[in-house]
Amino acid sequence: MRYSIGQVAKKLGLTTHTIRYYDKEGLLPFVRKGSSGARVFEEDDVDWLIIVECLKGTGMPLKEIRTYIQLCQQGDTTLQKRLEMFKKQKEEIEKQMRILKQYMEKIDFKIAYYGDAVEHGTDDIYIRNKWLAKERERLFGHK
Amino acid sequence: MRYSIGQVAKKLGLTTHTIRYYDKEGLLPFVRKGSSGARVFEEDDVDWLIIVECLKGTGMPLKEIRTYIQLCQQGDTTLQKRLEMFKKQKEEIEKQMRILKQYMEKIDFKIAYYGDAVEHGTDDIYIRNKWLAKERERLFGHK
DNA sequence: TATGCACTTAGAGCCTACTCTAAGGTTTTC
DNA sequence: GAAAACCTTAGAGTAGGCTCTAAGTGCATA
Repeated sequence: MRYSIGQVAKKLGLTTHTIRYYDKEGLLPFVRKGSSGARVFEEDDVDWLIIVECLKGTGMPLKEIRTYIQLCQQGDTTLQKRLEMFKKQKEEIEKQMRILKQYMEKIDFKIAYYGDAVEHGTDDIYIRNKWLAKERERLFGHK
Repeated sequence: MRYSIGQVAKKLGLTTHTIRYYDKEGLLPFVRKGSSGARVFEEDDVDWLIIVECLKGTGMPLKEIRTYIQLCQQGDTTLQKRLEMFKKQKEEIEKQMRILKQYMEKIDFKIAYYGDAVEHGTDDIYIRNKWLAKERERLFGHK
């Protein structure tokens, strides 16, 4: 199956502008062009774009993604490096998950706080002190 | 306990430039200034900056964070709105966690793939086909 | 008293990642 | 054959979030 840039854009939720921008930045060196000059995406190219999205979505800058492609193009001697790169990225995701969990705790606390405040129609000093005490408990252990 | 901008920056892993930038953008309207004009951060102000980091870190633009501050300054009538805002942000975090998990699956797959390739010293067409079959299995169910 | 460090402001500059425009080519459909 | 719906390029513009510089103030220690 082959796709035009517009079809790929729709499939992945990107704009054609963005995909061309990626190409210009050297992120799509495998994509061939048809007789009229239009890009022709093979299944493999779409898979590759999905990996690009995955790396980008976990915080890797486009420059570094390009470095990975260059490793791919250098053949089997860079296999180990590529493996290391993905292992590093896995750690990156784990770190992000840990951070998100910490943020979630804070947000949950705020939700509980505002839930109480809404119920009382105010978050004046008495309500605030009550919740400050709860936060101290949470941070320093119970009692 | 009171802190200077430099102490807060160190404590939160930001630069003084960034903190002043946040102030300029209206994100720190509570921070007072001492007789010499230097910002004086109370414990509360530090807590507030931590919430700013939390909202920013879960994808809220600085502009929207400022909107939240403005709600805070408008008093008890905006409590419900503030509660909604945090609930929305909780959903945002949940969404991000789901996306991260999906990315993790892809990365794990790549790690397994490159592990195999490194072991064989190559990722030629035979190795690739073997892994393509595994991916099909993974995507479309077993067998 | 002078050296050094932390603070101040205003404002310019920078980086990433788009995002869009202009001007034009090709393909398909009526 | 002409209009619609694609595609192309080069290059300018934008948004968000810093990041840094210049020029200066104030406090503290040798």
